[in-house]
Amino acid sequence: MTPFAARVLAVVRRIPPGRVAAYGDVARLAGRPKACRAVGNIMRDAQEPGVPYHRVIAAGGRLGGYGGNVGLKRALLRAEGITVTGTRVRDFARVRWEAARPQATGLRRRHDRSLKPEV
DNA sequence: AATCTGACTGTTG
DNA sequence: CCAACAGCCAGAT
Repeated sequence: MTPFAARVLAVVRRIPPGRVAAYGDVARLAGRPKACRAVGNIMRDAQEPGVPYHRVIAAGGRLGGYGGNVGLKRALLRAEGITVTGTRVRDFARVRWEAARPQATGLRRRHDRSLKPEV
């Protein structure tokens, strides 16, 4: 377990049920804004139990991968109330984890940095 | 130290 | 929407 990997897992663990985060989001929260690709590698190799890896998706609400079992990823997300159409998460902007956004009503201005989760 | 890999991303055509 | 590219980065060889 490398230091960066540990930070990444710590971030992923904080994603609440019913919410998702993009690889890039996780990278940013873990302190390496451009390490989205590295995050993917870590997700793939990680073995830690109790980590909601399925809540980490690709940019734009695309599903991304899941160790070759995207079907399971989709099922897990749906089980949390997230609607997945094909390989896309519907209303990505609303279920995207920008913690502390009180309720994802979509009525707030996007790109609000004051309510981001702590890093 | 050099290379290779890919659960990625953004741009371009 | 899709494919091709280029950029990027931690980790494994």
